[in-house]
Amino acid sequence: MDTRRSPGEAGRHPPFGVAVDLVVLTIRDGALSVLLVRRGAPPFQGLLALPGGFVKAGSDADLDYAARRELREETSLDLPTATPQAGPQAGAGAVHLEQLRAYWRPGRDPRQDVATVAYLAVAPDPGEPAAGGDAAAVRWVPVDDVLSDATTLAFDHRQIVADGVERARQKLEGTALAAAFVPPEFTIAELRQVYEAVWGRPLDKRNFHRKVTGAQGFLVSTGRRASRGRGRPAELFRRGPARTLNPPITRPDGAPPHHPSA
Amino acid sequence: MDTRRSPGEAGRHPPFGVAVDLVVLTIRDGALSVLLVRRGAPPFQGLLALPGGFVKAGSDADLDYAARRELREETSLDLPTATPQAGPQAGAGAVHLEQLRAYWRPGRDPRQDVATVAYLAVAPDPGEPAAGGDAAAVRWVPVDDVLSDATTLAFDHRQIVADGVERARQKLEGTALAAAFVPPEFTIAELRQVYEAVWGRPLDKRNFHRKVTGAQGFLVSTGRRASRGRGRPAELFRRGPARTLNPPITRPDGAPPHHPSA
DNA sequence: GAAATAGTGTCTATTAGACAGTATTCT
DNA sequence: AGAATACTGTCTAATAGACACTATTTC
Repeated sequence: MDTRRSPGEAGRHPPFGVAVDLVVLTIRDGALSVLLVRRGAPPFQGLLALPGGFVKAGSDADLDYAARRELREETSLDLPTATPQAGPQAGAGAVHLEQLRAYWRPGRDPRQDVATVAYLAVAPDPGEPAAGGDAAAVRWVPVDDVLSDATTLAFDHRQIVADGVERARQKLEGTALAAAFVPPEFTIAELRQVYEAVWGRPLDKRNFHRKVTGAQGFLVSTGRRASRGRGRPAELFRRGPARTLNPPITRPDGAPPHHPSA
Repeated sequence: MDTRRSPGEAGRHPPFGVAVDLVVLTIRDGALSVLLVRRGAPPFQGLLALPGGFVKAGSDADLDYAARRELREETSLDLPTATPQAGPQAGAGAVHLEQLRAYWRPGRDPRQDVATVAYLAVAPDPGEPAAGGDAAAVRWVPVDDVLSDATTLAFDHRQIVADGVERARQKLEGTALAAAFVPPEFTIAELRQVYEAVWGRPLDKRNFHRKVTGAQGFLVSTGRRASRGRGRPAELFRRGPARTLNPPITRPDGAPPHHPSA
């Protein structure tokens, strides 16, 4: 993992703390939203921040493990997680979790230098999240409120959210990530609402239907139908084995409709 | 950057070392190659490894800065670096540098836990690299030799190389990354050789020409022509302002031709 | 029957891939 | 002239986007 090579160089380096921070995304009331926690201690006490915590060298098996642990401890989303390394069929209904990137800048914390490894998590709308272990108050906030500066976050967490949202937007095109936003069984309309919420623009129902059913291995029919609401019941699908979409679901070009910040 | 929130939690965490490792790619003799250094000290003494070193909390401005510093110190590629955040015109001839991801696993190093942040760098073929500061021996190795286990690397560096190559392969499609492999002025044939080397398969000259010249802002004609070799001199281009390719240069599907490991 | 939602079909302009010919330079 | 490389053009099958209709359920 490291590359020290000068004999005298080893062992004497300024210590860092290594943390993981989670950008947990879901769709609530049609809006792409991120899970935030209220900080109970300095620095940035009282501000909203991403859930996360320090990597435990003694007990964490790797960074992915630490992220999964924090996800479990700070949120109630301890569903089986499907990492990109997991098997092709493991994704149905599981929380998607993948590393975003690392962040560090000196002097961030007066007591210690802390490098943070950010993770992107995607989960179906869980209703109201029950506040877990040391998370005093967790809440879902629409990402537009965060990115438009209507909500102030601690540290560089606004940038991290922006990076996570951008990653999600890109991966909707070429991967089956959208299936992580919906329950194990879902309709094509629900899947389309995911794309519309994440991309921030409406999609044509008919072309969308053609594309997602045409993408090899993306959807698997259950034969059953959804019995909710009025209108003709929609067919229920499960996520298929494909991790990449071929052909991809292309994003319409042009800027998304601008939301005026309140 | 971090997210500690329990009052008693701050300040008492097992120390980490934070390193940056570089996956420096270029094309030599038509083969996508990675820059490696021979380790002069344990662990893995004598093995090949990625260039890199520890982040210096006192002097490095951020992780990108640390990566740039290591690139300068351990290789002779201290050209002006163009990070993804740099201006649209800054890319011509500069070394491309972007973060790949972070790696950590406990017990990697007997003396200290070290988290590594890997970077992908792309540069034009520099001829023979002059060994810089503390790098005893640097050499270019075809990535096929690394990925096929013909060459053994220290730590998890083989996996990091694999991740870096995969990133490069993907970014050739939708971004102007290919221009970072060639000198500031280049011909379309040279650019095509980049795509062929990275993707490991031949491309049709005519369709390639149509695509790259059709991608808005990718290439800017210099009006001049290359006077090298025989045959009709090719037009010289510079890199244009576009960072993303629209439409993208799509990669032909199907597996690349398999190189039998020697 | 009316309303609401699901699902299928068609038309057309564009594009991607396969392929052949012309142009310009050096020897 | 011949070889080598650069460049331009054509044909066709597949695709994407725009758009309209039929099907099935609830009220």
